[in-house]
Amino acid sequence: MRYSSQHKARTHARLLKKATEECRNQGLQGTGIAKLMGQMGLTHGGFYAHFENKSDLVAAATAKMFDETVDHMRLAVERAPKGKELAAIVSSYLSQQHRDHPDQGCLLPVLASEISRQSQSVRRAYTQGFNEQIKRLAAYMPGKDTEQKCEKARILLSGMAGSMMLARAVSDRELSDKILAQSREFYISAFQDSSPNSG
Amino acid sequence: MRYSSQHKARTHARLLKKATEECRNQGLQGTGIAKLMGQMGLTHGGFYAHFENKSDLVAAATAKMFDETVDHMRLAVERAPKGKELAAIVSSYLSQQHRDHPDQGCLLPVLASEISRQSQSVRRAYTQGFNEQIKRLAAYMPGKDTEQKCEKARILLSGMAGSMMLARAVSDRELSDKILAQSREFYISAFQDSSPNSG
DNA sequence: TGTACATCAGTGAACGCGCGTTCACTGATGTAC
DNA sequence: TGTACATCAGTGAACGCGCGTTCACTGATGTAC
Repeated sequence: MRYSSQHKARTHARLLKKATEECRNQGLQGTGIAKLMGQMGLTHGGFYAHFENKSDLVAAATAKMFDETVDHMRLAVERAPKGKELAAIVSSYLSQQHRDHPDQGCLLPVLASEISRQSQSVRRAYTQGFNEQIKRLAAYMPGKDTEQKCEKARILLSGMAGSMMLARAVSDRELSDKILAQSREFYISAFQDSSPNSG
Repeated sequence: MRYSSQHKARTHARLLKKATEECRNQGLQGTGIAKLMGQMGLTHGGFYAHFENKSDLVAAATAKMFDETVDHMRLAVERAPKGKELAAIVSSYLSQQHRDHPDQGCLLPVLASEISRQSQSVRRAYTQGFNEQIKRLAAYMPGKDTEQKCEKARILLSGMAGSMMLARAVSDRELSDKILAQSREFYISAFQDSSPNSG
């Protein structure tokens, strides 16, 4: 049948959104096209009206997931009192909310070695998204120039990703909570702005 | 045919060893029984003389991988000058050698969300191995009691795992080297023993 | 306004493929006599 | 020492299943006249 002019764009957007959730819940390999379409009330064949193939979808989903993480970071910053932006980012990243909802969270603690087995286009989207996230995070890091801020941003982000990964992996809820709380405290105090040019 | 009395045990050990390498290279889902057996010059059917099923193999491989990491840690400590044990552990973990040989390295930067989709027995092996690794690492951490040392060990290990994950993920070799070097420096100085009871 | 036709998102059967698992079988060698 | 039999690690065809992908088809609606 023929649908309204915006119909395809809407379905495309819904599909991409579902894919980002599914990728973060099940991994890239664990995300299946038939299941994805089924969850939308469609059949698998229709998928190829929206994406060239699975890799095309995964690349688009990867880019979107990084965008969402950057948005979350921006939101945390906007809600934070002046001078507490970095602490707000760390607290929001290492929150129970983030741990319990990987489908809406950062991509980094979800993929590990899986990314190295993906197509060039997916890896490109990953690298670009990661660099973008670092650039945004760097704005709130101490340091005397952009490069130094970026270095620290990379250490912080990779550290938080590792902590989140573990907080999600351990089955003991209490231990998981402790990992989050102690990491929060550690990273906030480790990256507090103690440089002379901070006002 | 009938083999010598040690034959089965040797094959079992070879299979387990190959499995640990394959799991770290390809992930748990990406490790296939037929491929594994093929690499040993055997056919897939024979697998079930050695393990009940794939999950049984993965659980055994998980335990072994953690053991190996603990061994690596011990080796790094033995080679280190007195008082430099922690620095040696960090340097060895965040080395190019470790980055370039995931098949012989720590399990943590390899699995991420994948572990949560595994069977109870695999998750149990994972949790146990992780706790063991933390306990060993804690011996070299500053802190006034075991619990405090363990807390710091968890933060350090998860941070290093995150850094390694990223160093492996980025395609730019120079950036990867920088991530390793800067993380090394950061974690060594962050966890240097500055407590009064350090002698 | 009414009719004929074009469009194209979505359908669902079919494809080849690799997966984990099962099972009847093999055959060199250990063991019993 | 020689013979008959038991053992059991490994073989390979077969199983059901889910995967990504293809493709002839559908049919409500937009468009042309």
